[in-house]
Amino acid sequence: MTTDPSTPGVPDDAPETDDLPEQLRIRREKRERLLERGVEAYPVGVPVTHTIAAVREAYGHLEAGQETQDVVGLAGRVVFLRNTGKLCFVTLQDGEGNRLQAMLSLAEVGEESLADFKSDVDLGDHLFVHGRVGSSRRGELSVFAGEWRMAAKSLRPLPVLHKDLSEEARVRQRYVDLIARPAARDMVRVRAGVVRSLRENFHRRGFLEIETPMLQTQAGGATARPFSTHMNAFDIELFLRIAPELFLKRAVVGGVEKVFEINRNFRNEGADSTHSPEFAMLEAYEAYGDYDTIGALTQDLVQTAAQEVFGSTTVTLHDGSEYELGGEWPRLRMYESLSQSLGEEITSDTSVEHLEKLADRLGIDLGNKRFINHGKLVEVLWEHQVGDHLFAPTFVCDFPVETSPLTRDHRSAKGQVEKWDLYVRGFELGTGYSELVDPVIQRQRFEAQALLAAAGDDEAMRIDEDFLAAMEHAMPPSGGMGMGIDRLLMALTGVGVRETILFPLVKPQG
RNA sequence: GCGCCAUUAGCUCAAUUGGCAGAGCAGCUGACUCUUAAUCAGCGGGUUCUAGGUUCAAGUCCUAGAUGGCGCACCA
Repeated sequence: MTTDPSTPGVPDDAPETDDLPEQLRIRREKRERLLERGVEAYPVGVPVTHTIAAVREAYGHLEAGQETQDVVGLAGRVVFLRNTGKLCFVTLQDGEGNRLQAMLSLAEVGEESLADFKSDVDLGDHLFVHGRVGSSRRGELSVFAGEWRMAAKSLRPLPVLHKDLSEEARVRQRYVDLIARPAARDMVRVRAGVVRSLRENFHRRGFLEIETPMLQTQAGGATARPFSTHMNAFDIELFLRIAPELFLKRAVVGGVEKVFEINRNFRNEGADSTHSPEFAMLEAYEAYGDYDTIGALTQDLVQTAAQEVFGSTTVTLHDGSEYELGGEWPRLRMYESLSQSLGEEITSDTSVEHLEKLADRLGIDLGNKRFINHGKLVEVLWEHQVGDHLFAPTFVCDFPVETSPLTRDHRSAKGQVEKWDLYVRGFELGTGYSELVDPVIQRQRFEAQALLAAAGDDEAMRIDEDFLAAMEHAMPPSGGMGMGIDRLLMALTGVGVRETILFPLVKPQG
């Protein structure tokens, strides 16, 4: 991209078209020509009788050279154009990528209309054709057009359709990417299918979908830096939410006992191939469940989505490899697997000093990790020793208490909490808890976080009095889970996060 | 945030040691009634990301910046 993407090479106030790149100027002139002939470049509508897909479905069986007397009107975007003297071929494409050829012969459309077609129709235009359905001598299903009309004139050239757009162009001009690249079109539909599958699965299970605040006076429910903004009417600072958790729990307290939300979270942190500053998140809470029931639910959500969208729990990734999502996903206990890999017993009593020594021996750089404590050290060691090598879907269970302020203490393991992280293809896809519902312990956890915050940890949680008040009205024992929608798409398809998000945030140019 | 690499026509990309900035597709003109990445003949199209600098001469070398990709760090 060498030019302004909003209007490449075109100053907004350009009064003349003389300075435009040649191809833009010529298309504007073609539009003018249409108007001068009294033809609309952007008519209010065209008399479509069939979709491209419907014609393909109904007439796909025609043999080469076979013609019918069935007349159709259809429209699509021009993706191929072959003007051969007195017989012109044009291929139209619909939004799903279905294509159909139209043939315009001198004999059927007449000399003037054919000449206009050749001079005024470009690749990228939306075109309407009306005529009989048949198959060309070469066996290509076609509309033998008696009439054509401009449906919408494109003022910019289409990119080369035989080569993929550069990664940057794909993201900055997704609308072009969608026209040009089948995988881009597929992703939109796969994502819609996955989200629909998740919702329907929840609905079948009697969960209610609710929407909780995006603008919050205090961003809680996760450890992350929030975006902040200002509300003029109250003259207060507000934060974009980093998680819906604390509001969903308020809903459970109030009796919305099986509840979920699929919505956006915002985190003011780095952006890379697995992180986007705004990302779609699923969270669900189930009263009288725990981290085991919610884990089983999560496994079913993912497997059912794969089954419903791809017809199998064995998914084919972007690079052509296959990934197995079926079966029971193994559970790996964090302290156990870490101990096993280190060849020595690590427990919640293992000292910070000893853990630091182990990290040092393994060559792990702790220099940039601030506010280090037992829990963070165990997690860092575990990721290095175990997590980085996980590939098959795995529930990693029973985390240190320090790093999980909203999770209840383990029913049997001291110093641990009932939490799992779901690892798929080596990245964290989701997390689940037996929720902490004891308001007194919850207050203590917040106070510990507040100490970290006071020490300068800007990701630490703050004490949320309104949330605590809600918890003091008693929340039933519950299981809860969260899963990144974008990451679920990554897991199912193998593409990067920017490809799963239709319009990801991109830095402005210049 | 740090490091490495990239940025050239509408799109995708070349350009040797610092020596006239090119190709394919797209576009324009013409030919062609069965093409399908049509073919044939001819012709246009450039702020080589930006701003400085070195040099007789810079797409190429130097400095700074912008955007992108990858790796590391942080994070989900």
